[in-house]
Amino acid sequence: MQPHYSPAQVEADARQEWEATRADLAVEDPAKPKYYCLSMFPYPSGKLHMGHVRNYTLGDVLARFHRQQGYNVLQPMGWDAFGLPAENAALANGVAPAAWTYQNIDYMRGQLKSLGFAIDWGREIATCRPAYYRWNQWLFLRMLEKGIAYQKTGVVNWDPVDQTVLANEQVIDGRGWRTGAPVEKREIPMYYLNITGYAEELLSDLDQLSEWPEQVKTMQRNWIGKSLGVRVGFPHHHAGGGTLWVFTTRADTLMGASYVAVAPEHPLALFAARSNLELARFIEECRRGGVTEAELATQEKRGRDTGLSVTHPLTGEPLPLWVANYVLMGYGEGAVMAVPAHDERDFAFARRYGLPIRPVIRTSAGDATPEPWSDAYAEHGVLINSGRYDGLGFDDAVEAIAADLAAKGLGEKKVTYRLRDWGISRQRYWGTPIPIVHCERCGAVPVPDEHLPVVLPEDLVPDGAGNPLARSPDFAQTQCPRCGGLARRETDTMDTFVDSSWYFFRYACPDAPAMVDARADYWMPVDQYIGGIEHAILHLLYSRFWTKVMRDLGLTRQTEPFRALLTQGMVLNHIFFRKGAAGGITYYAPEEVEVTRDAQGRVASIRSAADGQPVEYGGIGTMSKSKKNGVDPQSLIEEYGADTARLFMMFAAPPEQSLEWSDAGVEGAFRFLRRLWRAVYEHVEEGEAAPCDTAALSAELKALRLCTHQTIQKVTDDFARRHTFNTAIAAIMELMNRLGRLEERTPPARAVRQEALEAVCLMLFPIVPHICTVLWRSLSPGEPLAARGWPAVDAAALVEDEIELVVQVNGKLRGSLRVSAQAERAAVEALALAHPGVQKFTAGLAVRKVVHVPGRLVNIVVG
RNA sequence: GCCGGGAUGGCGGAAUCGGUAGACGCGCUGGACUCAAAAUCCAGUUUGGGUAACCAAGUGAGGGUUCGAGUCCCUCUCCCGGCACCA
Repeated sequence: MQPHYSPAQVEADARQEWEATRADLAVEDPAKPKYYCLSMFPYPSGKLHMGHVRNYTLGDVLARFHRQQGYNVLQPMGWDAFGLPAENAALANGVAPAAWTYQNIDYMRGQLKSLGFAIDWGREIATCRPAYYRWNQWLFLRMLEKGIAYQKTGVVNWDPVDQTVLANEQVIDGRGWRTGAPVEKREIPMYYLNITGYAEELLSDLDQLSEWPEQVKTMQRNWIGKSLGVRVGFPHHHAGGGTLWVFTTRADTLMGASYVAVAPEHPLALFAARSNLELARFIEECRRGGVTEAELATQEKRGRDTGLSVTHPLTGEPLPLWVANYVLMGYGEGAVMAVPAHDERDFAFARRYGLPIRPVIRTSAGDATPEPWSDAYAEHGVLINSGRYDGLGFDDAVEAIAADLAAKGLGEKKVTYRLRDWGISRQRYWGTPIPIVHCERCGAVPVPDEHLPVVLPEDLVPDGAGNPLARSPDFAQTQCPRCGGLARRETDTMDTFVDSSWYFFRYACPDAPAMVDARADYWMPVDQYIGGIEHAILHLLYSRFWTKVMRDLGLTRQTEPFRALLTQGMVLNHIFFRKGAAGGITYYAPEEVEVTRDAQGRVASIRSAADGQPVEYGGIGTMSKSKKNGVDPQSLIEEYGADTARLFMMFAAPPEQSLEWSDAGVEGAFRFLRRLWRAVYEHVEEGEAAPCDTAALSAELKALRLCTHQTIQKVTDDFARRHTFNTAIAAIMELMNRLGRLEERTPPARAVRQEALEAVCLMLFPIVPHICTVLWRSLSPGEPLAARGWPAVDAAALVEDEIELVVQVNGKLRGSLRVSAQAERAAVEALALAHPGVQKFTAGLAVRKVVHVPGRLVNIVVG
């Protein structure tokens, strides 16, 4: 055995052993319990960053740990290979997205391999390959047949200079990222998936997901946003007459409605604008800006009177009809009834525009609602000023009002969801082509299954001005599958969330001639899913939806894809940027800027290292390609080895916590591995350790054995239940420190040391597999580490004769006692009262109470 | 703006069910080894007072519940994630 730890040699050596034994291969075996351990696949952005290292190390630790516990483990890897960054790279460098993506995949695969993850690489998939995305197309066609997929218009960000649709990310302060031009909202036809049809099931099935973080389930529940309310009709005689429908959860306040507001895109708004120039101008103004909810929610609430009125369904009174920028066309009916007295937003709006405020609920604030707004105004209460409904409480009032509306045909109780249908059309090149052909005669015609996949040409290079597919005759021009006439392909591609909504099925059967085969029944569901908390809603919700659709199409028995979920916190780093003259934004990597500090250590200036000009500080945020603040792990791996990188990452913080990146402490992780190596070296150099009678050990050796088995117990719990690898590592370090203080070289001491070192290697193996694999050969020659499994706790070693108790006076620590584990309660309390450190504080005072928590403390209350 | 989290020494973090705050590691200080340095090892390291024993204060801020609060409740501040076209 080498006397010194050499990571490069050790890691090459260990990997050779794993390859020779095909240790990472996953084979379906009905005789063994299966464990499908999945980390969210990466977008191939170029290089791994520390967030990936964290994610994949967590997955690998759990995969290896479960393999040691006897599970048949599947840990696959692949690439979320379609997406916007490849198009951005094309814009920046003129390289085709396909070539750029494949190159990145090759480099990043090499990085993953160098980290020693136990991945079955035979199952690798890339979503940009036709063999994968043909099934996106195939399932889309099935959804179309079942009415789950359908077409309607949607609102997008439009850059009027580049004449192109922008992603929300590409809109900065309401302007296009490249042109600096103010973006506009534009309505275009798109394909939608009816996820709202599954809203109830997506909501109620959350209750089955006992191994998901409560936090994530709460976010999903709120996102789905089920609400019970009433759909209320306001008759009118405009644009040919009709009824304007709104949804409200506060039908009890209907008698306090003082106006009705519609979205700027609402047909009645457009109708009124035809004869109202001022209104038309306002609606035009509302088109400015982006489409995100955050932007709409924070913008100033503004509106205009249409001059039209609608009829209150119960009183028959005319109510003014307003257009308001805070009403969303895509949510509900695109119209709301406004009750300024009991809704904060309506209150502010009514004050601003001088609209009436009519209190109709008696709240804890009383019967009136004077300025300023108080949250109490929104409380439920007894109805007032509401005619025949006066005196009713919330539930009774809603019932009565809904019944009266129903009698007039102007309302009904209704359940609605905040969740909106999933728009999957993207006006982009690098994605799955939507398998539709547009024919002048036949309309939108689905591509027949036998023509799938509709292959995306890989040689196009986007230039920022629209989708190159639309300008590619080879792709766009085709024949109508129905009439054979000249037709045009749909050139929109699918949202990349489609790709990631079912990739975990495909890993189970990557070469299946169908979307999935029987192997998916063996491996699914994923037993442990690991990924960033940023995916808590969208990706996870879409995957759950997709799985339910696949179930309804008879493709799987699963109703939920992920049994247990571990959401890792973000790895954060500083963000630096500079705004261009036109409003565009350029990011700088932390290593590209120089930060100077004043005498107090405060930041004095930030400048670009390249040109010396100032750069702005954007705070800290997630490591990402687009913000250029990712840290490449490569230099860390090269300098210290993969094991040190993995150990440091797991030791830095518990998985769910976000982590501001710093490499301070990497040295410490490396030093620990070096100490471990030396401890094993010194031990094995003395020859084989013979087993001994553990019942006849000295007190010191018995205490050490106790420590070993307490550590196994704690580490097992930390791995299996808590997933706190940082505390598991700390416990192992403590055991190693303890072992280092044992000087004794007698046969019993050597036996106890052998047992401890073996346990340490087995427990550390999931985290630092290379060094443990190699150390094990010397520690236990002839028996592979894999054959040993996870170390077992010896209950006999855990028995303690004496325990330590803490003594408090009035809750303050005043001393400690060592007592026999069998000591009587009264005897322990007498000892505590007699303790000299305690008597100092009890002298002359009456003991009022003694709180005794057995095995922990005695608290003496005096005074 | 809305939804979900978080805040503990100089730093990363620990304290798992309301019971010893600061485990483990980094950094720093001192010492050993060395011609010297690196590496390694040993000791110390929340703050204030004290040679020390020890005492007091202390977990973002303010209030509360309790024999006892980092942990539970209320109010607030700041930071992170998400908000449907970044993935």
